[in-house]
Amino acid sequence: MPELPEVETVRRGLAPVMEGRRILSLEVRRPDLRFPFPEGFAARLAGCRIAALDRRAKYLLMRLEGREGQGPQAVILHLGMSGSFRIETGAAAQEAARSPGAFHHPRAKAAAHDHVVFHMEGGMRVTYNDPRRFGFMVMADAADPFSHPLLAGLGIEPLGNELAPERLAQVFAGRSVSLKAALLDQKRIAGLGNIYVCEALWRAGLAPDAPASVLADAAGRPTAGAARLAEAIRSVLTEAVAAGGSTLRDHIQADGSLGYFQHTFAVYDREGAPCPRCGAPVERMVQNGRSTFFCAACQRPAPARGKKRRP
DNA sequence: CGGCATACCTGCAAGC
DNA sequence: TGCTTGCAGGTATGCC
Repeated sequence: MPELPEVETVRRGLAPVMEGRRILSLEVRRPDLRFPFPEGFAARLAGCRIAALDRRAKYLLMRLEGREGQGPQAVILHLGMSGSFRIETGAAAQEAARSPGAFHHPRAKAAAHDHVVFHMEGGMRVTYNDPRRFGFMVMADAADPFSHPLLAGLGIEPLGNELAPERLAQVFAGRSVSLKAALLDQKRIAGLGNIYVCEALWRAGLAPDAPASVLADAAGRPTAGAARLAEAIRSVLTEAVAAGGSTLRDHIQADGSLGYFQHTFAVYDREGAPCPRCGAPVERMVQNGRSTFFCAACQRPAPARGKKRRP
C-alpha cells in the first residue's frame, strides 16, 4: 500500500502506541527482509525508548533514546510494496481494552509473514507483516540520520514548503525523460509512487509521456503546467492523507481501519471507465515496465505514442 | 550521468 | 478443478 499518504497514515497510527514508550523486547523472526537486519538488531533496540516516529518521503524514521551506557540510535524503516503494521493489545492490556471506545484491533492471531514484533511498554504489540519482503529496517547515525545513503539523495518533500512551481522547473528543466518516470524518481521528488503520479498528472492535465522538460521554459522558469502540477501533487497527497490513504488488495491500516482514498481515483486502475472530467474512456499504457493510467483527451501535450497514422 | 531493464519475493486473478 | 501466466503500491543495481 505504501506511497507517501499510506506511510504517513501508518506513522499516525503507530505514533500513539510507540512514541514515548519503551521497547521491552523485539522479536525478529527471520534474518532478513530486503536487506539483512543489522547486527544484533533485536538486542540493540530492546530497552530503548522511542523518542519520535518521523517520516521522510516513504520512509519511517524511529528515533531511539539509548539505555544506560548506550548512545541514541535511529532506525530507518521502509514498507516496500507489501509491508504493513498491525497493533494488538497484549495480555497486560486486555483488561483495559474492554472499556468502551478503547483501542482494539479486530485481528489478534499471528499470521503468515509476521516478521518482526515490537513488544511495547504498556502491553501493546506492534507487528510488521510483509509477504513480499521488499521492506527493510536498517540503523542510522542518530545524530544525523538524514545523511544515511538511503535518505541523503532524496528529492523534494512534497508535503513541505519546498514543493513549488519554481522547484519543479528547476529539477526537471531540460530532462528528456517522461513526466511519469521523472515523478517516480525519488531523487528528484520523493514520496510519489505509481498511483499518485497517475492521479497528479491527470489533475494537472499533463500527458504522462510528455518530456519532463515541459515544466520549464527556455529560461528555466516554471510553465503553467508546472504550476498546475505543483498544486495537483499537493492536493492529491493532502486529500489522500486526510482519507487515511488508499487501501488496495486487503491492506489495512495499523489501527485496523481502511483508507478510502481509492474510491476517489480518477484514473488509477480505471481502464475503460469514463474520465470524471470529460467522459472519455481512461486508457492504460506501459511506461518503464509499469502501468500508466490516463485520459488522452484531458492530458496534453501528448506526443505521438507510436500509433500508426493514416496519411 | 541518463535512461532503461532486471532483480528481489509472494499472492492473486485471469486465462486455458 | 488445476495449472500457467502476468501483474501488483517499492528500490537497488548493472548495463549501454
